[in-house]
Amino acid sequence: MTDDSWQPPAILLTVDLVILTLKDSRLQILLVERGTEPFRGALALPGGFLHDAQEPIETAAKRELLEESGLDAETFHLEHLGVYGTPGRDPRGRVVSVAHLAITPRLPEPTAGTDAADAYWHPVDTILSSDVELAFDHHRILTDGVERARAKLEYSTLATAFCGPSFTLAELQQVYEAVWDVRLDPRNFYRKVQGTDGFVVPDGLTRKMETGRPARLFRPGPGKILHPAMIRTVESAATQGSTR
Amino acid sequence: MTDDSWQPPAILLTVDLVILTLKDSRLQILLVERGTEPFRGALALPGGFLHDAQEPIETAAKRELLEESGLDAETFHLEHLGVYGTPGRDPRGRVVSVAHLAITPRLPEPTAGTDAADAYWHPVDTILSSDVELAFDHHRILTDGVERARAKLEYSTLATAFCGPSFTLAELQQVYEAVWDVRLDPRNFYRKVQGTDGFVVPDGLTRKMETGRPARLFRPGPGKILHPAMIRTVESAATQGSTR
DNA sequence: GTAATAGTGTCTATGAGACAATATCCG
DNA sequence: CGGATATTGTCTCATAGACACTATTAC
Repeated sequence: MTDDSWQPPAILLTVDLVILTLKDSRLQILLVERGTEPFRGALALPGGFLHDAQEPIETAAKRELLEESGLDAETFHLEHLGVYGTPGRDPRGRVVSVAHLAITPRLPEPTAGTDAADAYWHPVDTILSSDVELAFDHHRILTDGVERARAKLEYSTLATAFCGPSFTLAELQQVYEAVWDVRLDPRNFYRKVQGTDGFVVPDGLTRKMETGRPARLFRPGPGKILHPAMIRTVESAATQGSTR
Repeated sequence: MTDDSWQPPAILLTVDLVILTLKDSRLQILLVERGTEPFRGALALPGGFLHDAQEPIETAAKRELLEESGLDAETFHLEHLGVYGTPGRDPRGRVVSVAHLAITPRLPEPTAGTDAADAYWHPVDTILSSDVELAFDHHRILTDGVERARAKLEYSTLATAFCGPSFTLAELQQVYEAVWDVRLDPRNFYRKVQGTDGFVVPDGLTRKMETGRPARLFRPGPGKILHPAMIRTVESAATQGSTR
């Protein structure tokens, strides 16, 4: 079927990162402005080629995360998102991108003094609903990443990755509300989270609020899977809001 | 940071397939015996290199599926599973594999007269519990694929992909029982499936059984997401069986 | 005290699971 | 009719969601 002279084609491999965080109670994504062709000047996901043929893919992803956002590798959730290799997606040739999803707690402030000084947070809904063109097929990758994050909030403890090492349940609730764009009842949310094995563990401390009773602080629990799962109501926040 | 002479490294890309089906009421996987080095003689997932630099990845996956199993592309569920690119996983150099998960209905009989005449179905539990060494990191890919299938039965209509174009609910139940290794109550299963929007639609016909009342036939419904989801009890079938 | 937010209790509707009962085929 | 399997009905328990209520801070 294949003659002896045939050789497998060589491919260029990139990693791209969908880096999400919660900022101003909104889901936001880190985007960089491209300084080189192709798509010079356009917004793009952080990412780049493997350094060399020996570099593991996950290492490249962590490296890009650090370079482009100045974020320390250990404080992050990082997972494989998908592969985007449609011929023609990159004018430089056959470039296959391994996309990753990263979730980070809210950070001091973006990215001054790093390699990519042009990296900034953008509200996800703004990017997705506006006419802003992202480079390559990054719009699609972003959409997939956000959908992955939404889905994983249901059945995993991913939400805690949006929070710092210690957080109140109200803060955790804000993660769900921002990512899903819904409003939740704080009282039911409280009982639900507490009643789910391994989701969060109290660390004994409390945090003073500007006003009102201080809230207990929690740390991420040992569990990774929520059992039972959080239920994502199909109804949107806009609908719920207008009904009130 | 990067000097002008730097060039991104070239990579070799393969696709590998975890092809699952239901045979003899057991979850089975299609494996081939490798005819060439490396790992000559070992069992491996069907797969291979991209044909050329222009071939889309999904096309390559469908091509391998057809070549190695003789299966027509349209009757299948095929989805991206993951990327396996650890340096050293392939002695031929830096080879990155894009793994896919394929689900097929039970087939006439495997693969006589095709390219890979050495492809056969193997029970998944046998492969996973035995000392059989699969080539490369295919054991890991298989594990991930099975876990993906198990998870997706919960919240998607993937189970129908194991069935033919028309099936009884008892057959659909067997899919869950085999993949999850549990026993389900046919009566509760019946109501559950019927009550879940878009899962199955009756096609009006019935199938005669060897004995007993004929069963209504159903086709896959328009829905892809189960709402509410099927619940996978943590308890194993062995435990349940001994309790009876 | 009031205001504000954290956390608890209680009721109701819905769905899962156990399992009795009925329906429809074969012989 | 009896035997087997499909399909329906009913009951009980667990959990989601609505929402009244109590607790603890700042002022």
